[in-house]
Amino acid sequence: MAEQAEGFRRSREARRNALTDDYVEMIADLIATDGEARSVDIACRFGVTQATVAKTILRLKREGLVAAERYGALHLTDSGKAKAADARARHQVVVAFLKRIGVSPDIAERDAEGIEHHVSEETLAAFARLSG
Amino acid sequence: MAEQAEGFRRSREARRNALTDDYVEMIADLIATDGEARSVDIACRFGVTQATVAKTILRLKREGLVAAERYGALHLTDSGKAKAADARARHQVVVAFLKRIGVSPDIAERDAEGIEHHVSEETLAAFARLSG
DNA sequence: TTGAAATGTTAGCTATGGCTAAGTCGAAGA
DNA sequence: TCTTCGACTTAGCCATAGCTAACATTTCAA
Repeated sequence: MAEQAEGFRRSREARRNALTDDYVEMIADLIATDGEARSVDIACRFGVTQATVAKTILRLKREGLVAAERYGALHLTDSGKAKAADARARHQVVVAFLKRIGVSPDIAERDAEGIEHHVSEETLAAFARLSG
Repeated sequence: MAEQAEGFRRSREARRNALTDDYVEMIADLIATDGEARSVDIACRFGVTQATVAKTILRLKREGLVAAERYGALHLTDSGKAKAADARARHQVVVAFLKRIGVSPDIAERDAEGIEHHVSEETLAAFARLSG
């Protein structure tokens, strides 16, 4: 049953990475729309406190995805940008696919938020192929 | 942006419940195939230590999903059984759908493991409808 | 029947991700 | 200029989910 354990290991891994992906995606989005990413906006959009955001940002800095000076706006490093772009692409493929099979736009958006972190390349390719 | 925060809140909730669903599903599966569910088998199949399983089982007992005597096999309460049945049904719908759109069986199985916890009723219905 | 192996439990460590409360900084208005 | 208010940080709490190590119990075979 080592292969089954491997499947669950992957699933746990995906769960761990989901928040990281959400953060870099959010930061990229804020920079694109507002010109800069501030902790307070991230906290507001995620529905958590600024303290929680601060703690997570510390981890992302440690992992080399985010850079910022004290009290300054947040920036993505190159690897952070790459991760954000990848996350965004996956997200859009999943949303497009769900809409294509008849899921209503808001539900598609919401479900994609969870699903995008768990689709393999193969499944993502199938989604992309079938949405046009 | 309260609605966006709500989406993320749901996603966090799903992440929290994913492990619970995995456990009850696994316990039901072990009972169905082996006649009983033992911690050691759960640990092996999930690829974690027995100590980790013990701790999670404590939580599931607290939540009224699992029952067991000390050193005895694990049982599901009625609500545990209901949860397991629901999880299993979702799982099968997702797997069938993924296979249907051309994803290979083992990848379908693996991706479903992550995806099943994040599909809304609406999306699940679309999956079911499209797999025949 | 008894002792070793398998299984289960417990204690205690780490890291994460929530929270509140309190303190620090910076920018904008009186 | 100075003060105040919004934004950021830090400390410290809780629960979860992993781990190892040590201990308890059960089971099975010699």
